[in-house]
Amino acid sequence: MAPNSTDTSLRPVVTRFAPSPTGFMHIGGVRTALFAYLYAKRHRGTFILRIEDTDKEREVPGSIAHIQESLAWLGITPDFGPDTPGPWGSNIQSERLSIYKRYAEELIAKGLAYPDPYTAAEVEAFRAQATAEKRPFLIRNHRPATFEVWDGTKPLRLKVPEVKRYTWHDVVRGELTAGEEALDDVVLIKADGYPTYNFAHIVDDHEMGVTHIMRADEFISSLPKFLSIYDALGLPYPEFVTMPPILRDDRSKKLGKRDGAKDILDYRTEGYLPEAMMNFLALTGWNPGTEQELFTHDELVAAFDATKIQRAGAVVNEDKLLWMNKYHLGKKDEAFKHEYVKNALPEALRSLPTCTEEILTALTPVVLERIHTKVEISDAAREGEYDFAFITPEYDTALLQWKKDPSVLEALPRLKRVFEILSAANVDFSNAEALKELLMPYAEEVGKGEVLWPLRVALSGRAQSPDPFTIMTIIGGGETLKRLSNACGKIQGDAS
RNA sequence: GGCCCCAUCGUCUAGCGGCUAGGACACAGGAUUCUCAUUCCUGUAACCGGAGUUCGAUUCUCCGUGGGGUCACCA
Repeated sequence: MAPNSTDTSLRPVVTRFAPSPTGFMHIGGVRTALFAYLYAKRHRGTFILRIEDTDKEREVPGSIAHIQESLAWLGITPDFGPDTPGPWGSNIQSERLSIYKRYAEELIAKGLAYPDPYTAAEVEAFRAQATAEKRPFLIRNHRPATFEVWDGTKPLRLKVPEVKRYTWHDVVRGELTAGEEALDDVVLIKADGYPTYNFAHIVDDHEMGVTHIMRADEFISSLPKFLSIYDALGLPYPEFVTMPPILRDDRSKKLGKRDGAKDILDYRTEGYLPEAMMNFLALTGWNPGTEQELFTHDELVAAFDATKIQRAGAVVNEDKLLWMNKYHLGKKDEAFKHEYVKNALPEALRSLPTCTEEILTALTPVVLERIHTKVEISDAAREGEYDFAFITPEYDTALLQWKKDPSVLEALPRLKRVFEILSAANVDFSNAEALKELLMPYAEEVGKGEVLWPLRVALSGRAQSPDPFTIMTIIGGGETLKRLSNACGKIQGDAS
């Protein structure tokens, strides 16, 4: 452990997720939020959502609400956030400028911060020269001999307190280290008066009592700069928990918005359940140390161990996400499933007078058995897969012919017989088992395929469909007999 | 280019000196089944390379290779 590190094990855990409001959140950002949340909840601690809006150029209106909605959808509930200030005040950085200024002035008083005497063009010239000479650019090599008084119009820079090799501890990566090249006189307060990320996040994390910082591995190389700021301010280090990257499918680089990374809320639109998303995200870059793969929210909270976070980058396994969604869909109650299926059906089907709540209830399990997401329901519906439930089918009579039969005419007496059996019996058409008991003796006598194939096609109008008994429970007795009668009529019509 | 991080089946991963290298998704085959789907069973498939340490390396060390990140008045 680094010399300046404090033992945070006795303090209540406080974590935060600190996005900048520059648009939507993709799967990578959400996972960072999830891990910070799970860790806090696992230790009965506090989870803060802090908005880092110190770059007014990049800010996208509406982002804060969008971020909040994304987290709310997943069931990640911050204890403090943009709408719920803490004892430390606002959780929006643009509303905390006086606090950063106070810390900045403290550094100036210590002689550890100074206004940048150079114009942007001059700094750029230094940089260009360094690049041309193929050596790293360090502004600290151009540090003025004496510091001007800071009037707030120039960027305020840190005077690195001690140029040295830093070694620090990371919960995931263990001991990390970086040379002096990683240290520089970074900007603390920009010329526009806003603090930089480098400075603001350190001040805020301290003010808010943050004990563990979860963030992406792209920040590893900046850690020495951060540590030098902690040192300059005389602040203890928190625990660092570095997240592995989520990579593009081709592993060429980190997943980013430019590479078509989806808004997490797009998954909601496609019919993914938040339970499935959370479960899947948790297992991308983390494992419980057991072979359990299916988790509820509470199980994840109970199982989460930050030391099991992965070091290597991961690619999103979309197929597994689909599989998980099907699983979690199966766990939902009947009312939810009913609405889920109903909402996924195209308007063309939903507006039919036959699209009753009773039929939908009977159809729902049949649909859910065959799909992973809402979009698959819509696609299948457009292909006509569920038409049998609502519409008396139209089809070519040739489809009624069982593969072993020489002619479709063979099916005629069998369908008639089935019609007779169903008409004569006083069977409950909502009971698939009863229907099966009633018809199977005849089917087994003649041959299952010989009877069931034409029966099923007569009812569904399709070569592939649920079994005939299930279809009968969905469409009811009247419609069943009507379709059988139709089929018989068509065969006879074709024959004459 | 400097600095830093990473490396087990196609993908997500287990492994923390000795295992027939395990699980999941996907894929293939089979069973159930009139068809589709579900369910169940089985199978194909991985330790980046080279040295070193050791009786013994997927595991520890070093050197490569490959990939990624970072060098902003962005976060």
